[in-house]
Amino acid sequence: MENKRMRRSYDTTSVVRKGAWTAEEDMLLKNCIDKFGEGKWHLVPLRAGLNRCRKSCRLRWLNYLRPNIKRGDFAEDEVDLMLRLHKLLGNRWSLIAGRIPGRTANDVKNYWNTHLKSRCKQQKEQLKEGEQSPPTMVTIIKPQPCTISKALNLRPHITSHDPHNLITSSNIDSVDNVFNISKDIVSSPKLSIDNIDEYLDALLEDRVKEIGHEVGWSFGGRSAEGGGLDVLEQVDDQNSLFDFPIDDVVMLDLLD
DNA sequence: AAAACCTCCAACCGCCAAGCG
DNA sequence: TCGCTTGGCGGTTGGAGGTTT
Repeated sequence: MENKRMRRSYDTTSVVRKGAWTAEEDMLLKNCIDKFGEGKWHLVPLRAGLNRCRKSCRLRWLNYLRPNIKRGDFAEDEVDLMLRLHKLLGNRWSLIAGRIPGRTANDVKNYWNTHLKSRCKQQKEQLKEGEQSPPTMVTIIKPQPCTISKALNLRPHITSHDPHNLITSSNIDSVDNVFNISKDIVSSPKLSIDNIDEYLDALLEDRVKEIGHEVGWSFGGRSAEGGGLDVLEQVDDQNSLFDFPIDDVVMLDLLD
C-alpha cells in the first residue's frame, strides 16, 4: 500500500535518507526481511540496498510492513482492552500492543494520544467531582507469587532491582477506578515489567477461567506468539473477555 | 472561496539496557 | 571494568487532509 500521505520532504543530499518511504523502498525492505529474517538491523540497509538507517528500517518493518498488521479503526473490544491495560501498565505501549493482536505499539500510542487521552482525563475529572462516594470493591484477586515464578518461564535477564523496569507511582497516575494498586506494591523491586507481562497472562487466564466456569464459557488455547489467551468462545453473549465493570475496584495483591 | 484551526499518524529523536570485545 | 554497538522503547514532531468559521 502506498503511503496515504507523503508528508516529509526528502533530503537528497545526505547519505542517509529520511522521510516517507516509497513503495520501492518498502519492496526492497520486505524482500530483505523475507530472505534473511528479522533482526541484525545494522545489516539490513546494506542487504536491502537502502539508504536508510537501521532504526528507520526496523521501525518501517515493525509498524507497517510486518505481516498480520491490522489497519483501520480499533474495535470496541480492542479499545476496552487498551483502556484496562493502560490503567494497569501506564504508557507501556509495546506491552499493551503485545496483548492486542495485529496492533503495533505505535498504533496503540497514536490511538491513545488522539482518542483516549482526553476521554480518560474527562473521566478522571468526573470522578473527582463525585468523589464523596468511594468506589465499591467487588473483586479480590490474590494470586500466589510463588506460583507465578514456578509456573511461568520468567526470562533470564530479569534483574532483582531495575528501576527502569518497574511500574512506579509516576507511571500509574492513571490508575484510578478500575485497578486500585497500592504504590507500595507496584514500586516494589520484586515486580518488574517482565513479571507483569507474564503475570497478566496468568492473572487474566485464571480470572477468565473462573468467570467462564460461572457463565459457561469454553476456552481455546494459548497463542504461540505471545503466550496469552487467544481464543475464547463465549457460550452466552452477555460478557466480553475483559468485562470487569468500569466502576469495580480490583485489588491486586501481588506480593506476599 | 479561503483562511484558520483541528485531526491523524508515519516517522524521527533521544535515551536506556544488554551484549560483546 | 570500560567503552562501543545494537536493539528497543516512549515522547514528540510535522505536514497532509479534513472541518469549521
